[in-house]
Amino acid sequence: MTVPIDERDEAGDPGWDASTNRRPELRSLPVPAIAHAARLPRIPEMTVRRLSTYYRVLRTLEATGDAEPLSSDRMSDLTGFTAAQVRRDLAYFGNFGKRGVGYDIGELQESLKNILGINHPWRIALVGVGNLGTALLSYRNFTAQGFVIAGAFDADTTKHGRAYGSLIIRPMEDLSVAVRDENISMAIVAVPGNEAQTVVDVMVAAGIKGILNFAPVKVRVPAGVHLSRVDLSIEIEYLSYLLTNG
Amino acid sequence: MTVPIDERDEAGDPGWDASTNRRPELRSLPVPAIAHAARLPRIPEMTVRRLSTYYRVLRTLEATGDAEPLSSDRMSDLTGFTAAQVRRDLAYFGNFGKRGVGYDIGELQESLKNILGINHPWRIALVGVGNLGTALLSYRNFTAQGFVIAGAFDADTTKHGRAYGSLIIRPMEDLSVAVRDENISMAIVAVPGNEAQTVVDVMVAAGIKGILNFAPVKVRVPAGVHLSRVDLSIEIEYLSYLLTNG
DNA sequence: ATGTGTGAAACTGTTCACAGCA
DNA sequence: TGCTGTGAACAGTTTCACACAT
Repeated sequence: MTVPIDERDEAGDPGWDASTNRRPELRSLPVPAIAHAARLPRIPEMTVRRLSTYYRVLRTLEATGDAEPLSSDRMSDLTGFTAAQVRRDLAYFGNFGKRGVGYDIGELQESLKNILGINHPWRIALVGVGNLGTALLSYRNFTAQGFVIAGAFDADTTKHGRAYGSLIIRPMEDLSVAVRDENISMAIVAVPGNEAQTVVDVMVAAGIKGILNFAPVKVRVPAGVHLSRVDLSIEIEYLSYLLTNG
Repeated sequence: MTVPIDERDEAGDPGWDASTNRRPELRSLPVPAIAHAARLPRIPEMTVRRLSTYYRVLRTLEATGDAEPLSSDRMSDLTGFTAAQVRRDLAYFGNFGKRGVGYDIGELQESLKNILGINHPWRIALVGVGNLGTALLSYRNFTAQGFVIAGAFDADTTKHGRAYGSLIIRPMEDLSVAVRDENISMAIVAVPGNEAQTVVDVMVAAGIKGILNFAPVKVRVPAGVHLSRVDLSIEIEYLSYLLTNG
């Protein structure tokens, strides 16, 4: 049987990508429902991923009170992407720049925030409070960007009730109710590979629509549920390949 | 100034970052110097990343004593990549399959091991023993695939001497000597963004040729040094985008 | 004079479909 | 017959280069 697309979601999957990205089986996305653009082109996945980087650079620039305006050339220097790429990426979503001038840092930042959907906090459930899960609980960059781990769950009964900061580890059985009552819409899978599919099934049943999977296995989700994957082994093995066949 | 490639290495970068990307600014790679192939095509980065997945699937199949031989269709089911992709990916490196039959699990596994350069253990230096770094110290999948964290370093003097398993956290000043004397050839950056470039510079000076960067910033390395990046913020913001513009 | 936005070209990766070998 | 390996078609992404707005 030939599977034309993988099980990431109804579209394609990176894995890294990573990726990993790529990394990805590159695939385009439906046009976003944002105010700016009455455009209808399909947005390349890599464009969206680069948007995150642009946004972070803008935040840094604003924090350092750096010079306005920002040209695509300057952004190229700051990100390593080409200036043409910067302009093309942004132009997918609207005409944010002024010809002969550049982009307004504050304005562009605001636009990217809306495009990326990070103009409001996201509440996240974390499942699997092992080594990696614990690290994620205190990962500062999540909170800095408006992502809040609002619940921590684990199948291991000996961990239940244990507190990390203001979070208390709860049994898996509580996930569904928590999602409903605590406005949780994303989830992170940080369990061993052999438990990942089971955990994902529970998440999907609970109504989670976006899942970030750290387990080194492919998991299946129904259409309409989005799945991203971070696979550390792929990253390090890719380095191994580069070093071996340099 | 227009930068045609980013600062990942002399070729391109995912970033998956991920890679995004990976994920990536897709770019091809020089052909690997492996025994099998007298081929000379450029190998797509995503092909190499998929190789890791194939390899893991093969390990699992062998462990469960699963049926020989393995067809590209079966591999497609197990990985989510298309059968054509599987065949094309493997064919870059040699003729591993038998027509009308499929691939020998043990043989293919061995070949992939050689291609990926994981036929021998890699010794890795970890810099930054914070939350993420600590989690990586006990990340089982690294050791399972033959990657050994052989040294842990941190700039924080209060952490020096602390032990994690058999590892003792050492000051940054010891990195260079450790790399030379302890056969370390890869390094992981798990420090905050503002320290990342400094740490990378030290690694490069010490002779490290492959770096996995978890800090959410672009860092520069000279040509000949390979750099991969895992950016959790990009991953989760990509999910946010998908959920917002579904 | 400067830097954006964008057609068009170039490039890279994926899919199709089938010849050919076991 | 079954399944690989691959040329050729296709699709998606990046780069070029320049018209146009400021």
